Amino acid sequence: MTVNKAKQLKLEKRGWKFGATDDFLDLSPEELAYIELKLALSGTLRAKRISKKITQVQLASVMKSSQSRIAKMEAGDPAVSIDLLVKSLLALGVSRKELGRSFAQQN
Amino acid sequence: MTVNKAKQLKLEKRGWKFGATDDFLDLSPEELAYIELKLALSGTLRAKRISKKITQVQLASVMKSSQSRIAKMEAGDPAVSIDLLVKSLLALGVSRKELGRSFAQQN
DNA sequence: TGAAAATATGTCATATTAGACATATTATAT
DNA sequence: ATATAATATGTCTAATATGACATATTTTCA
Repeated sequence: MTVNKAKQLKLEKRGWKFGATDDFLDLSPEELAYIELKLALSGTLRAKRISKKITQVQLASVMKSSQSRIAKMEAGDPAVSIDLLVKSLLALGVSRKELGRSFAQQN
Repeated sequence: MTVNKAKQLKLEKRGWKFGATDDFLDLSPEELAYIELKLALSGTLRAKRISKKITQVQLASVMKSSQSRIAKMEAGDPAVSIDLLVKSLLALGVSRKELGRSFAQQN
């Protein structure tokens, strides 16, 4: 099994859907970058929330969202928009600069 | 007229809606950061597209979107998601690193 | 251990964003 | 000036993301 196949399986576990072919052959570099971007943001979100010692319920409350949405974001659920991830990070007090770093960050 | 009021009027012209109060008093710093972020991305999008000498129709075609969507993105229309802006930039070949810079960029 | 808190997962109706299309407006080139 | 290409604006229906809720699972800690 290739590295890419392993990565694909990990994403599929999170709910991402791909074609039947191996190695992301059906996934363009842009599509892959987009997915990785979301995962980077979701990782940053969890890290930031934990570091602030805030529960998902508390974060949901300040954002006027719901605990389940926060959980889905942090789980890297494909049905969560970058918009909501960004709003969450801003709600946690992340600066534009930090946000930019999170965007650029590779995984 | 304050600087902020001027900024508000500019945003309202683009279709953003605010309350009746002056000076973004009804706009939290996070909300403002979110809007500015989108505008930064929309500016980067137009700049990148122009620099690539591609028309909106051409970009729409490679992205399987529509010319009107591209126009709205570049106009900073509030009814356009960050997701679509990001997808557009990636379609133009912008790297994660560049994307991060665009995110961090102040205006 | 086991109760309580936190997080994860699934589903639903409502809201928001999507591409498509028509058409208006503006820029470009001859 | 005017034809033509490019961009802007408005509005539809379909697709997707949303918060809310119920409930399952996992983590924490006495």
